[in-house]
Amino acid sequence: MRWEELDRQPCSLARTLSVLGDRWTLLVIRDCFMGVRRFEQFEARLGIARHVLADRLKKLTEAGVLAKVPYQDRPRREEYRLTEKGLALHPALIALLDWGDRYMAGPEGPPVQRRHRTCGHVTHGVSVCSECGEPLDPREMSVEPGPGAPDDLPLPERSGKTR
Amino acid sequence: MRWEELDRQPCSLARTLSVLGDRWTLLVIRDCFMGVRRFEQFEARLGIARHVLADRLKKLTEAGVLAKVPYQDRPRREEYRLTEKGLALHPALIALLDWGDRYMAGPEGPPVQRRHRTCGHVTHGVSVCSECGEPLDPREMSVEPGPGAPDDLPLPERSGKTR
DNA sequence: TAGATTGAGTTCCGAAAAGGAACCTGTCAA
DNA sequence: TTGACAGGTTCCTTTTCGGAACTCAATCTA
Repeated sequence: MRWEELDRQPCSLARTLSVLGDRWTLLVIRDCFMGVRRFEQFEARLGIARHVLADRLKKLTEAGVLAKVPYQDRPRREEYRLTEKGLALHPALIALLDWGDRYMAGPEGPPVQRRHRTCGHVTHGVSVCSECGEPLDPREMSVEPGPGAPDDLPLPERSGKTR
Repeated sequence: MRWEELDRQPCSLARTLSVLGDRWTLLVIRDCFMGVRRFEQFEARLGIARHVLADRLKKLTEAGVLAKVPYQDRPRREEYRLTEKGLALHPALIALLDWGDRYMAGPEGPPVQRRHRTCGHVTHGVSVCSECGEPLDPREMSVEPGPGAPDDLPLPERSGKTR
């Protein structure tokens, strides 16, 4: 499969990765959540090649994740801000971050922590069911065709007992 | 910055992406959660070049996300299974999937849905605070150095008012 | 018992993407 | 009129990917 076909796959993860699934994109979005908005700031913090950065920002803007907002005229300058669609990536970023905190940190612990201002505690995200509020366990979830399923949706047979 | 330096960055997201941050890896893991375990199954479902698949499976195994488990001798054959570290990616997968359901689905809706067997409802994940249980809002979280922070941790200044 | 099959890769080649450095374009300030 | 600043583009080299063919060991199958 070519990478450009990914956004037409009948899978929301594949479609998500057609936007976010490369080396740099999620790091750009991480920096957006940290308040970074300008080309030079992204470049300095990420150490990314300039043309790759320009390409990623363009694609994220086209995808509606970022928006270019002018912050001065003469010369016209624009900065990149998360849209509502971009802000909605927050749970996914937190989940990836929490995984890194748990499994990729050295013995000293994670380099950065997040505090929930609402309750004042250092926090990590817990993924709960939107309906009953219980934490979601992969073994307690089943996958089924949704409203937008094509006729030939390939749901794999499980080989042997479930995981 | 070179890609190989990413796992030494003082950022758990960067370290996570040093393992997961490329075109195919998260799709491989998605299939693992769907019960796929064998080389040929991955190849058939993903349409990935075989040597790229071999490389990704090797790296995921080295990273401790998958484990090679023999399922027969004579001839010896091995399959790939999620370890506990791999299973812990479930919340991140769900969060990315839910984002795709909301923002990348066509007008008919998402192609696949998940049902929470515990409560019987079609569900999506909600990310809540581990301490107070309230849903996490990016505006209510602040970032600060953690126990493993280096001395020169680059937390950006916010330019202008906070988002 | 020769030949096909299966599962899990490896090799090779041309195309696409990334890394790195230099260059370009308005505008203003010295 | 020279320099700085912000935000890119261009060019060239190195890596990685996509696709097809090949390998290899251990069975089935005729």
